Amino acid sequence: MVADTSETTAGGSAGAATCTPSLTAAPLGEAEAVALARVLSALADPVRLRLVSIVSAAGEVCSCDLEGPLARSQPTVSHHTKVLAEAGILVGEKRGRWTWWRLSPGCLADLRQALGG
Amino acid sequence: MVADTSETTAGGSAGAATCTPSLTAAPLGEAEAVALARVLSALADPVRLRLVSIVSAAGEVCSCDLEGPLARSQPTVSHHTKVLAEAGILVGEKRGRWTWWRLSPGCLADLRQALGG
DNA sequence: AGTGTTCATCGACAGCCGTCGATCTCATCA
DNA sequence: TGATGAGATCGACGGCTGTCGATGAACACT
Repeated sequence: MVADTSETTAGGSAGAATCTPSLTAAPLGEAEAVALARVLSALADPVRLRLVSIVSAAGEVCSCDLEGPLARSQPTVSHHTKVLAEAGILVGEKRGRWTWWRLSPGCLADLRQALGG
Repeated sequence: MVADTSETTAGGSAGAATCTPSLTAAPLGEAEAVALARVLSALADPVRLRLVSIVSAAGEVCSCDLEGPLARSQPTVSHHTKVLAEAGILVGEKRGRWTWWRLSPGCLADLRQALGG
């Protein structure tokens, strides 16, 4: 139901989550904390961390090339890519029959900054 | 059952978790992913994020001064500080009747580096 | 000793999350 | 048009997690 031409990014509200709140500066408002927690939750899973590292190392990865290295079923891999995309960490692009995933540019940098960079 | 003189840090195995694995470099081994996920899970909660930001801003905070700002019961606050301490993010020191919490030095920096810094 | 305070632990409950098999959608190719 | 194949969705199950009230342990002060 995401219904777009080809870009499968953030569902619509989590993309700008990592923009500017700093953990170590001010006491951090409740809304900012919820937004930051959403992104961190997406990364707080061993399978998704390895997924992100694989995508990061390869630059671009097809979904079908993730099941093997992650040792997870196709529905599970699809679930994890969806979670990461909704958190604004991954960007998916459908090319023909395959979906290619790459890192959302600047997202990890924003996250590092939010963590007190 | 932590049973030590006064330092309530990592339970014993999570402290060195954030040391050197880089998300964006190599494909990230399974053990490293589990260790990183453990730290991220500790931070992936709005209440704990606000807790950390409060401690960070104040430098040092007593447990009893957290219930109010966090709007959580005393057992819940105690639970969260324990989770953060076991993840190596907070360090607790008992002084008299109070427990004072401060950030584990270098922990957030290590985390930022693990995230591709 | 007795009392009050600070914090940790326990037990319970509701809700969320990772996982997979089965199924559905849709693009490609014969 | 029909067959094939990639990937998204559904439904279910077990396990983990945030929360709180009640209780317990340790300390300070009288």
